Amino acid sequence: MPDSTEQRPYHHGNLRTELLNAAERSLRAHGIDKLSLRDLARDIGVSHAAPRRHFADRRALLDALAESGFVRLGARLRAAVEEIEDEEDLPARLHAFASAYVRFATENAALTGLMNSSKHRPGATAVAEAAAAAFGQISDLIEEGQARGELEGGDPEEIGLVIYATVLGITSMANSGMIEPGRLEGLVDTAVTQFLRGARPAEPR
Amino acid sequence: MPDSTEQRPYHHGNLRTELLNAAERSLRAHGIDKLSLRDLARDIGVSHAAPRRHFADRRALLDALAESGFVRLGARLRAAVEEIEDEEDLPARLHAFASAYVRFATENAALTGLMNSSKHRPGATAVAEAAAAAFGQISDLIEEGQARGELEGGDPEEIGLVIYATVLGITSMANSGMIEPGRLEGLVDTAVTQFLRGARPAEPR
DNA sequence: ACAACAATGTTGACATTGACTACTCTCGGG
DNA sequence: CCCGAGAGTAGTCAATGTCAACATTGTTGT
Repeated sequence: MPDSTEQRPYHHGNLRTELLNAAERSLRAHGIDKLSLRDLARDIGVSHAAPRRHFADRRALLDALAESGFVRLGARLRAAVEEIEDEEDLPARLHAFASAYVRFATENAALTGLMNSSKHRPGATAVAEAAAAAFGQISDLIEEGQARGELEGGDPEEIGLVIYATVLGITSMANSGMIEPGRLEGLVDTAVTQFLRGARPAEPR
Repeated sequence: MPDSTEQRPYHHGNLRTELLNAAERSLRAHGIDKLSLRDLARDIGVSHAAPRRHFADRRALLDALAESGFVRLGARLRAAVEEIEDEEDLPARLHAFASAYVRFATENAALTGLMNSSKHRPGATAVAEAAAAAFGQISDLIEEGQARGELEGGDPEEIGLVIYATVLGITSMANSGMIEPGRLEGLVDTAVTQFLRGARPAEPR
């Protein structure tokens, strides 16, 4: 409750961070088109032009938001995979990866939409890099599986891409309302199972 | 080149259709955030408030655009599948389906983005229905395959959903610049092949 | 034929927004 | 100590979506 006598210091201190926080709240609450720079400034209690010192552009703010999203997503994915104790249990790890992605994407629907829709424009390499780092993990999983002979050969990145795309598509459909949230778990299960069946070496003997 | 003396009739005649056309051109040329109702009105040569008679809302215009997109996509998919003469050649038909989707989605990147991002809000069932009709075709394919014993059992809709999601994800990644267009074909191939391998009956003998 | 009436366009207005410029304030290093 | 750069402020502008009041046209019942 900001008292009228309370005088806030002229310099906010860490406006940039707080802008990002407020932006994410607004994103979650009202969706992306209602996210307004002036609104954020009002929420925080600074002048309407203050954000400009930290983000040249509305787009720049959104890009930063997307980048931070990818970083956090990457961390969540990594954590989920490593939570499976048995390093050799590829199915479990794959499943954990996919589940973690779906959870993140549904819990942060609007943010995920932003992340996937922000093309990396010339110069905005940061977003692309963060994205690559997040999904690159799955290539490693594939590679390990191939090394142990559990998976058929083939370009690990290509196969990883396909898996990633599947999970991406599932959440995209869920977030756009084409499928009900209740079906998500089953769908992920089907997708992972299906993939593993298709990727197993030809003649198990 | 509208002559100043040329008097256009007070009533445009089919403004709604022309608005949709202009909107799609603008979408393709400048992306979705730069699509402005006033701009469209200017392009067509009508007053800035005229569009309101046909679309209550900017969002309504976009929804109509998305719906029309789904209808056309559905037609393209159907045509692509039926172009494969042999009705029993499931792999070919699946591949045709996926390829057609990818082509449409890359040729109409912005429109596809719009189509996938527009949640069906309460009352806007038209978009959802058009979408369902478009992707529903794949369930039929699966069902036929299962009936002929070429595919393992399982809920056809669920499996169709997974395939659709994969293709959706691939194009989404392509359109957001995460993967280069040149890799698209290979990726689709990998995805379809992988799926078919995973879906084949357990013991081929 | 013609008078209502609905549909479609037009004009003018308003609040909101992103962006720009010119200005102040504050703090830390020479 | 001072002074310059970083950070915030106030004011302005053009553009936009939305709305209301009005004008014009097409249609329909009698």
